Amino acid sequence: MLPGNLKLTKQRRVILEELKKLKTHPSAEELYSIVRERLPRISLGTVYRNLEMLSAAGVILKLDSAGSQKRFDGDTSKHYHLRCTQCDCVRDLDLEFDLSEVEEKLYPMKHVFGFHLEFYGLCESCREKI
Amino acid sequence: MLPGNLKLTKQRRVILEELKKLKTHPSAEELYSIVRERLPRISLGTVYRNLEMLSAAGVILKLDSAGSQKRFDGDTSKHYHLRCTQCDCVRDLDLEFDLSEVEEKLYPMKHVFGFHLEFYGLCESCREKI
DNA sequence: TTGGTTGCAAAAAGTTTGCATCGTG
DNA sequence: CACGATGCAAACTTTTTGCAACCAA
Repeated sequence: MLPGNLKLTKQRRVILEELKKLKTHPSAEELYSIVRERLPRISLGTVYRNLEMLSAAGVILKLDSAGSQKRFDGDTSKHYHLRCTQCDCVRDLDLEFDLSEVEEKLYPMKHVFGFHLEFYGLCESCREKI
Repeated sequence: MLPGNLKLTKQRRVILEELKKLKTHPSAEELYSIVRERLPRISLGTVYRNLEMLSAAGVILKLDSAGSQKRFDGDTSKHYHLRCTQCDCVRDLDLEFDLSEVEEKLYPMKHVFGFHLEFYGLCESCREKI
């Protein structure tokens, strides 16, 4: 079910369920306020601990992108992100890039494991407001 | 000299000079302790304010990754960065990529302004320690 | 002279941690 | 029943801000 010694507590299950429902790549605080509707007694620390453990285990994605807060993504499949320079939200960006050229130059260097690519611009709702 | 309404105070000048000397992409705290050797009475707030203003004006670069400390680069020419997964330092990465393919797909989308690319792996001193 | 800048200190924002208790496997 | 997980609160790290005095242009 879950990797390692991770137990499936009801807090962990709800955190995972709600994160996977969302397409908004929420911060820990945002997810906390959503999860609290189902588990009013859950603590913010539990949300932080779970997001950290689940991303370390590869079950979810931690977005190490610009901005003041860490964000998390329940979708671990390969896709790109757009960070809105107006409202600071992060949304999926539907683009198909062939980055194999980048990866080919990376492989010979054993000390480089990978890369983060993030696009920036305006999200859909901020575009509509202008 | 400096863009906009930015005045060249001695604090600002020393911050810029020391940042441009360094190839280590220091955090505000690190640069603060370096600048303090020349200006013992400078405050940390001044360093933060200047780094923020200078990067907003495009004079320096802000390397901003959620969760860890912001880092700054006095070199605004086009180059890539490697973030060390061991010690969290950031160093220049000497690589030549042709990312024009990425840029060509970006131009038609008026709501996407650009992208950040950051590599991760082990820095030189962490490689030696293993 | 005047509007941007500084030092100081307090506060904000985001995240981590210690500990007693709880509950999953 | 053992050991991982939780709730709570306090602590911690990094960054921002209010304000009176200061100084570059």
